[in-house]
Amino acid sequence: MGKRAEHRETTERAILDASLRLLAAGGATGLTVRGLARELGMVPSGLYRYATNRDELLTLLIAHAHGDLADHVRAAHDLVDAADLRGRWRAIAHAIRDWSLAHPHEFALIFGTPVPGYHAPPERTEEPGTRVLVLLARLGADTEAAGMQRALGGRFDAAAASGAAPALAFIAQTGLVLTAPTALAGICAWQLVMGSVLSEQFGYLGHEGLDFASAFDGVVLAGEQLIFGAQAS
Amino acid sequence: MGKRAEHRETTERAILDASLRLLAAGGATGLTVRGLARELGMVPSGLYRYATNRDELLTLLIAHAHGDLADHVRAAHDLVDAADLRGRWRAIAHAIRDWSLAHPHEFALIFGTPVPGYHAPPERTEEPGTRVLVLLARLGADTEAAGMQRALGGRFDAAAASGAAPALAFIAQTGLVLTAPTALAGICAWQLVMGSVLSEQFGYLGHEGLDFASAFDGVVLAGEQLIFGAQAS
DNA sequence: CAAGATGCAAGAACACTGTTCACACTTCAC
DNA sequence: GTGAAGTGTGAACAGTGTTCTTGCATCTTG
Repeated sequence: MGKRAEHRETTERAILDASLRLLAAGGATGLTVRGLARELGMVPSGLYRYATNRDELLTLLIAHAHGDLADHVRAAHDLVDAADLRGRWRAIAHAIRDWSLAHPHEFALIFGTPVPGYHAPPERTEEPGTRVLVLLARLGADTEAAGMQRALGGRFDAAAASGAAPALAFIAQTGLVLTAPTALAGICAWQLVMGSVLSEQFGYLGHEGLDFASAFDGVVLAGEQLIFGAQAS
Repeated sequence: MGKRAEHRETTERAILDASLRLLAAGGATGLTVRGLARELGMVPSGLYRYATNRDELLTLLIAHAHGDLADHVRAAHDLVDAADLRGRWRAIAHAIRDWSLAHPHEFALIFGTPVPGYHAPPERTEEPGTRVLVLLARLGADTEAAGMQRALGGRFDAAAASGAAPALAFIAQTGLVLTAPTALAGICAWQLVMGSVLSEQFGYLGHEGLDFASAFDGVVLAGEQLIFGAQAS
């Protein structure tokens, strides 16, 4: 490897590290081109050799955060016995919340207000962004294969048939087979967890409106019921 | 009323109107002190007679948006027969989504990433911000009074007992009586709806990952089951 | 009614921000 | 070795939030 390529690689790495530091320190608005340049001991304009935009610096962090979250959820999920379907769901849900607590600013970057007029290029964020959902889809497929799925009812199935159609088309690309009601039930469970984590992170209910740890246990159980149906507990 | 007080009132009104215009046009970042001053035909520093900060301008909009959302939900809710508990839930849920679609930027302002280092003063946002939740609490109380509540199970009740305690303390101030499991079930349903609306607004699932209108029907049904239990449909 | 106090807006200024450009200097490929 | 490409510098421009001082209209008080 040439001297130049090596140097570029190390500075790219340094840019990512310093960006993460600034993000952790002051959130998305704390990541300024000039501040990043200061951190790296170079002049602001120099950074434009590595990113055409400030937005591209954010894209870098968004892609990294997506991957980090997906890795974390995947690791927690894989610790559970594959046959323990409910346990897999619980692992996924808790992993999402745990990661958000450990990385609040990265979480806000992914799930907070999108920057107006700027859409992160899908080719760099879509694949890692959907890995958690693919994990959920696999859980749904396994649930159906085990004969465990329990639809919520006729009207729910009808809503799923048309509502989840685009999602099913996407899931089909990954080789998984599952029916629309299961897909929508999984999405509902995921949205419930996301709503809960967002409530906690962004303070929708006030920052002391709930005992979040305990309440989240209830949320996970509610999501569990949406996917698997009621359980004799 | 003196000439001065009158003038102040009209300019305050003009500031709110112009702020809403700028917000609708370019989101929160589109609301700049200088741009607002241009819109009002005055010099930027003049605005500091009416708001000590740019953040205070945002607080103005946040308070307004909270009130607007609560009014909208309340109006939709009150159209439904008070005895139709499930119908009241559906009205609330759909009103939240409808409002978010009609006012995406105000929605993002309320529920998007909080400005780091800045917390909107609770005395100006808390009361309107909780009006929707109070509406839900009333629905929960009526549900219990009708003997309709259906807990999800022993573990859920246990999570609710500790998790929803702060929420119950708040609800008690409004004179409503309801048990912890009902409160947590209502909060779960609300979080499910919020997760769904946030997914749609912020594109968590890609902006074409779902047929959102149909999928939301399923979400509302799922929330309905969390609050009221399964229904023979 | 006169006079002092208060509120309002203007204009200049300061410290920031993202971004562009022309210029040196180093490294690479031929 | 020589031309080409990549890399960092420094100055500059337009924009931002915010703070002053200064002049003027309005209100309140004697």
